[in-house]
Amino acid sequence: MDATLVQILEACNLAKALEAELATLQNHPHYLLSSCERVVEAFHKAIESMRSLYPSPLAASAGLLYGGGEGSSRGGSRMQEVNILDTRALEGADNPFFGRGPEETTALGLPQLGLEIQMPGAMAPAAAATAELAGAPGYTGGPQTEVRPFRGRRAEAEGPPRQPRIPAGSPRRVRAVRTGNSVHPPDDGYTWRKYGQKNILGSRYPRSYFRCTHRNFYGCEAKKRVQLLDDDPYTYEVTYCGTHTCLTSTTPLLVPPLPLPTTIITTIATTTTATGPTVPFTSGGPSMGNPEGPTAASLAEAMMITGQAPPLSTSIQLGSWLTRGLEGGSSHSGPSHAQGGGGSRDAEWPVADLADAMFNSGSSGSSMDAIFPSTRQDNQNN
DNA sequence: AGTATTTGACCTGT
DNA sequence: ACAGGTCAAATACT
Repeated sequence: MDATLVQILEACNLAKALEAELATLQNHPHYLLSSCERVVEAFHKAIESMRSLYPSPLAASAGLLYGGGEGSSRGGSRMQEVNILDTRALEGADNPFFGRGPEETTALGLPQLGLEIQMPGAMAPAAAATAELAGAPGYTGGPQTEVRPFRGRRAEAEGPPRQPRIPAGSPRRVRAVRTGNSVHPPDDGYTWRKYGQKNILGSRYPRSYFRCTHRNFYGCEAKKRVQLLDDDPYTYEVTYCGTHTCLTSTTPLLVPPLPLPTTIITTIATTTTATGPTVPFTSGGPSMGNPEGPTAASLAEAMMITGQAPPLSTSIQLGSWLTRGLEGGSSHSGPSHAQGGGGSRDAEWPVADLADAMFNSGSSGSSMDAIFPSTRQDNQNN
């Protein structure tokens, strides 16, 4: 473990150095790129080290929980329980990776300048990503290639007026991940349900629309849009709209609202090892179709890439010792920070969050209603 | 049976 | 009128 810590600290130092030089190097993209690559490589070594120490316990447990589901994009209800729980496991006052909005800084306090880090040996997932987003053949979760009769909605002359649209944020960038043949943005700790897809004028790739899975039960109006960039099929643009109001039924808000509106651009990440590309961390949303559980390696990868702690319970262990090494590093704003509202609950969150994860899973609407009828917001207008 | 995704229609802002 | 955003029936999947 000491070697791992040393490796992580080295990576952090590299990142700090890069941060310090950003202002002067912003006009030297090649140097910036190489610096970024050094940071990534250092973290990657740490990942490999952690992987050997933590042989992906979540992946194993996830396999049990998820019951396989290879290639399926469905069955997200059970997965999201894990995601919610694990997301909370990562936050807290001692977790340096929570505490700042992804739109403000990277994991190490680096300002997000739109840097795109290409991992060495990255395969070309553009086709798969495009196919997935577009629902083209090859998208494992997408049926419906044949022409079918009308499926849209008929005229709805009467009915409640729509809610006003939530303004979107400005574009931002984070890493994407590749799982097998599919490419998707990294998990942001929330569970999303896809509700639409549109071809956007002037864009090669369609834009997908997601809303919070808990919308129907907690009136959570958080939404996000996901779209591949035209000029870089390795990069996703993720735009967040609205605030998460879910996860508040039985305990205080554990996953604070995303600083919104926010747009994140996600770059496809591929790690390479002696055994070939490895599986990045899970995309939690059922729409993302990741049948595999997250790994300790992907945890660190996600941290360094997105600046957001991924929803992994391994962080229960990793969080404290990572923090020790990072003490004195980049600042974060404490309990009132955007992503770490649960700081005062450090001692009790595992049990409380387990319950909350169970009851907030949204896996069964009817049962949720029966259990917590009073907690359900009388929402939905439609 | 329950839930998620797909996708054409419809709504809304410009 | 147009483009983007949303709805909701049909469908797929577990």
